[in-house]
Amino acid sequence: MDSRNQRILDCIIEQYIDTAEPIGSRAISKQLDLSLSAATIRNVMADLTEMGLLCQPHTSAGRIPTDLAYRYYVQKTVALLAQQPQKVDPQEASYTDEFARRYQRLEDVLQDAADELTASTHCTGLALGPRPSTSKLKRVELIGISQTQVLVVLVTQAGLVKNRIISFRECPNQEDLNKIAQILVDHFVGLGIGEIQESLLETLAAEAQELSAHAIRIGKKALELDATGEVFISGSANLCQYPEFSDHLNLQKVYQRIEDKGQLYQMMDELTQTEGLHIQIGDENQKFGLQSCSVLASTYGSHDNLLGSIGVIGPTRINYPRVIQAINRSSRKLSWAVGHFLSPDR
Amino acid sequence: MDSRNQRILDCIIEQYIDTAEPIGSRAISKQLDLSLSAATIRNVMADLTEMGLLCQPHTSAGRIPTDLAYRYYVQKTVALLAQQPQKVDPQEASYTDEFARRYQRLEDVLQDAADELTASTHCTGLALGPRPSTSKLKRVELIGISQTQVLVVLVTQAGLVKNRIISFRECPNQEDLNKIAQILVDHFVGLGIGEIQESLLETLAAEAQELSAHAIRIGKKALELDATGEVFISGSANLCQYPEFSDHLNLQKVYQRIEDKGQLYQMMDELTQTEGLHIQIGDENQKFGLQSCSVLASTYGSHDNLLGSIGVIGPTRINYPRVIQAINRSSRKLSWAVGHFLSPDR
DNA sequence: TTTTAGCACTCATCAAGGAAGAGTGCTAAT
DNA sequence: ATTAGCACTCTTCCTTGATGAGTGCTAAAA
Repeated sequence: MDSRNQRILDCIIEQYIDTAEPIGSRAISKQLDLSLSAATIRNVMADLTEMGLLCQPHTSAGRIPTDLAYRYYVQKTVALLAQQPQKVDPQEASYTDEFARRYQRLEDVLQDAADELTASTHCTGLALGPRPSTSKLKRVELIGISQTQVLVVLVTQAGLVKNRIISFRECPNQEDLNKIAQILVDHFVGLGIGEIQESLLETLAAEAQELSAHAIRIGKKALELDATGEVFISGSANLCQYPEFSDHLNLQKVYQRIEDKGQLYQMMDELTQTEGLHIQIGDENQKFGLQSCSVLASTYGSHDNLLGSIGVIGPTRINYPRVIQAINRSSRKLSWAVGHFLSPDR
Repeated sequence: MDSRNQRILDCIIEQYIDTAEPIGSRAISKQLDLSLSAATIRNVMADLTEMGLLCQPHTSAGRIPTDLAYRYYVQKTVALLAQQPQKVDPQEASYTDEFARRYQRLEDVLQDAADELTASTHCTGLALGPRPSTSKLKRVELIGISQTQVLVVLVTQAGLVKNRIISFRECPNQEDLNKIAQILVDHFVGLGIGEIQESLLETLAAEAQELSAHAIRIGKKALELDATGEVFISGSANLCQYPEFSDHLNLQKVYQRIEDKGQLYQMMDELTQTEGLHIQIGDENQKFGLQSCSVLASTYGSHDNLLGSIGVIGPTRINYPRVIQAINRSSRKLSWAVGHFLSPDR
């Protein structure tokens, strides 16, 4: 595909992203400063259609981009942005102040990240809490709160605090609980909770002779984790305004998917197995029932410790350049936050 | 208004709740076994319209109920249900089993309550966590997690666990933290956290001479609470399917309101200041931007300790009898749960 | 006095038709 | 390779007229 065709395709895509209306050859001919007649554009469009990059809602309508075209466009956009000198975020210097002023809890930071994504993309912003399985343990507390219940408080190095109540027929006294907690911390601090679980039983059994089998069971139960972490959503109401969701059944389907936090977490988790930006367009989301959407997601955390992910859900004609930049910016900021602000001992 | 008019009005309301279409005089005449002609019905309808109970979308359409009519209908329904012998929920005996099997945390119970409301009403179900201000303190733990940060864990008698990280320029050692926590528990256990805050400073200052002013500040900060509690939502996607929300701007507005958890909490909180069922219809929700909706809400908890609330949001032509019963059922179940299952020491 | 039948009237809905306009594909000329 | 021209296709919009649901009013019946 030569560069002229590319320019025409780009123009159609960008126009369509803007207007959501099929684009005709005359409009392109005028818009583009290639001084080509509409007829020539038509020939090119026919070629692009044959290549599966454009399609027509009906015979005498203009063209609209296919998922494939968006895929091409995204590739191009990403390449372009990578080339650009990565200008350091000028606000970065003020991060410390901002965070100190506004945030105490990781949860707030995440909700705010989602809100920021929403504000700058007019779509639905997502921010996922750290993956439970790879979160690194920092602190364990076991607190007996009744005859049969123990409150488990786990603090991870990213600053996430998880608590859960576990029940037993009979639970040890506080002293023993403290002992168990201490052993857990001594052995496992700094390790991923997923790893811990694998080797937990042996370690405990081998090294903690002083404890009863009962206590070991408690320790094991304390480190069981929810399969999914938390999901923070923002701006789901924005989806209503897009004409592609004017079909109510379609809209309802999308909302059903967004509402199921577990599924949403799983989707984002699968999407962001490796560092950096990941984009799924239209039909590529079939598995998650979001065929009419595009999902853009990226990770946050340091290179060797990918904590969680953030993302944006919108129509397939989402403004990719803008969203990609917004996500990258948020990802950097979040990574900074968990690296500097919320780190164990700053 | 005589009983014949009432029967006709009821019929129109129920029909309209079912179909969402304006109801004509002929339809009523057929439906109702009063063997009245359509003309008579028309006269009655004209009266009801004059009374502000019915209105017409346009001159030659059937009638639809006004908010006022729903208000009348709700009053009647509530009275009727109150008369009925309150049959004890036959499932109540199996609550213990169910809860033991499925729930550990109050959060799960609440989410499930919201889900149940959604399932039985096809609307949007809400369940609010206990009001922070009236939640009764059961346990306080202060855990130093870095040079400058203290993790506060509050356990309330309803089984809710709250944690927050607070920062200081310099924080005391763990021993002192334990001491502070102990003092807090000794003085305030069983009291509402709202009350505590009022008398906190004096009590601490007066009784805890041994502690430094710094420690007192920590104690005070530890018991600061978020203004709003948690909100659990279920089935918001259901709203898409109602023809009254086919206007996208309207739908978007509703979703915006539902998305703002803080505002939602405040609304429900205001609505459920007293025990029992509260219903707001249409325009009565203007303050919260939900003019096109009805909100039904009830409290849970015991008579002298109203913990939180649950509710349902739907269109004004929501199926009131069904929803009222569902809410009452869920309210009883939740109250049972926080009373029996999650109580301090069962 | 209440109820009903009858009738004129209003208005939404639907189908059919026609004009306008946007856009295409093809062909022949440049 | 590009372009102008032209026929053709569809959608969109407007009009028209028919249909039908529903009303309000009036006068007669109960």
